[in-house]
Amino acid sequence: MVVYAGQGDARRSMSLLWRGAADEAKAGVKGGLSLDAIVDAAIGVADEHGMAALSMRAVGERLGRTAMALYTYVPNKAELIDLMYDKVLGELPGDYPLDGGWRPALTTWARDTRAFYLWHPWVLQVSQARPALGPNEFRMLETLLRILRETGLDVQVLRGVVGAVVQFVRGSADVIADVRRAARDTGVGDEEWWFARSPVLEEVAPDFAARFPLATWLGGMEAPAEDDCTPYLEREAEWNFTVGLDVLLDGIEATIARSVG
Amino acid sequence: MVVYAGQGDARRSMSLLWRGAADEAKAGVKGGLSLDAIVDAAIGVADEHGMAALSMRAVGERLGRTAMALYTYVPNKAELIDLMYDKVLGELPGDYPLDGGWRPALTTWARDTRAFYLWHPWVLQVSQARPALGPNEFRMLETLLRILRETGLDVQVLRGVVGAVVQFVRGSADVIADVRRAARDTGVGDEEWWFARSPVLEEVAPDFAARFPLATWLGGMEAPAEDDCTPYLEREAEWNFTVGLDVLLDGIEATIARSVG
DNA sequence: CGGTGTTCTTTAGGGCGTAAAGTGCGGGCG
DNA sequence: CGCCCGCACTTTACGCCCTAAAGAACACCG
Repeated sequence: MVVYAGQGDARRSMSLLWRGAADEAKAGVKGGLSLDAIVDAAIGVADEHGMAALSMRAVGERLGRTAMALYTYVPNKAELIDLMYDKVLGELPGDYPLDGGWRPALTTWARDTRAFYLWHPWVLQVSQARPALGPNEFRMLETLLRILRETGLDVQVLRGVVGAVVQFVRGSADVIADVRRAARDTGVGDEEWWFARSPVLEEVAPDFAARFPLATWLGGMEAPAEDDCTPYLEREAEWNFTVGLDVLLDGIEATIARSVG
Repeated sequence: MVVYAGQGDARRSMSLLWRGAADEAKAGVKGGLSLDAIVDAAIGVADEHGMAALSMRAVGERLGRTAMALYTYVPNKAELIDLMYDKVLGELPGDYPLDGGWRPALTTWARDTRAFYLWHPWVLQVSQARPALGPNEFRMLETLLRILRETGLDVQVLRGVVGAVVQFVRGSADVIADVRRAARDTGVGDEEWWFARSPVLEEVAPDFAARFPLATWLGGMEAPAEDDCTPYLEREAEWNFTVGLDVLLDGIEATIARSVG
């Protein structure tokens, strides 16, 4: 489930996104509802039950109204998602100390951002193709650019680096979010799931090890389980994130070195 | 729209995925349909109209049947998607010459894989959390591992590198696929879309350049338009891919150098 | 006090996946 | 040969979804 934004009246969407705190004063006639309340309720639904459970009915119900009641304040569901998206992006930290140079700052930024995505996993399901162009989206970009500017890289190259970093963080979070979603939506844990399939795989593909020797090799050498409370896949993802981030940052350093030398 | 797999009877799913060419001989009583025909039709629908348009009704219609006719061959929609996924993965090349070492091979692999994703963009919408465990999925992994083994990296580190590479390629393709999807589904081209929003943004956020100086700076310095036939965003994405891939590969080289030295 | 505008509900229509029950045919067995 | 079982397929139906359109209830202004 991916949703695009910015279809309706451009002016209407944008003013909803950039509206100051002033506009919300005029409580409606019957008073109960407000745009903020709706967006908050929607965020609550998405946080608790996932994007798939975000329906106009569900949001309305959480506010003691019907689905149609929301349409007075919000043109349609896509627009509501844009508002949720931009509002929740406001939770991201906006400043990172650059005393130690770009590398530690970028590392912290990456960890923070990944943690944020895992806190609101539904954000990963909002399409990036047609960004909502809300204030917090730009704030997030600005924060990252303040760090990456320190690399002194050329603008063209910097654009590529920004893309690579953002993609890496988003992708890393997506893997974990996906696993958790699957576990919740299906009610089947990872280990359970694997233990049900692994024997069947051997049975149905007896020549597996011969056909896929390297995959077998990689699958066999599993990371040692130090901390047994976090599930296996998440530990693995954590490790992949750490290694991948280091590789990426090394790459950036190498790029800087080359552009200078 | 993301779909998980592997819920139903594990044995049934797996045997559908790993079934040899033998099983398909026995044409049914009324004969018309077959599992292969259904999977092909489904792939056709997804290729032509996107994952969102993939409904049991649509697949049935393409075969001149009703939606329910499919349920004789396929347990449910999720399972059908698994079969589509694994079948289409069969189109990926399986061998890359390693004469020049891992780097050129990996570069080609990355480009090929990204091209594949763009050829069947709906593949990007199949959840990775609960892999279908089909043969072609393993074949793809095996191909990548044959290349990356040449780096000589430790298994633990290699796992992280595999993750980073796969994520990067997938993410890069996803950005473009997303843009194209949005353009098709909404019927609004990128430039059209931007030209409708850009003036409104200035109007609704007059202090934009002051609040987000770096974003303004990055947005202003646009890549020179050499080739006018490919749309702007795709050219940009192409550039990001090239730069990002180089950065990533530099990072891998740095990691190798450190692990040796 | 009556009109007017806003909020919210009701109803309805077209989509989805799929459970359950009904139809009609080919092939195996008596 | 004839009957009937089982399979392929269709019909119907249920419960979700988004949202257009129209109706009801209320506050406020003139």
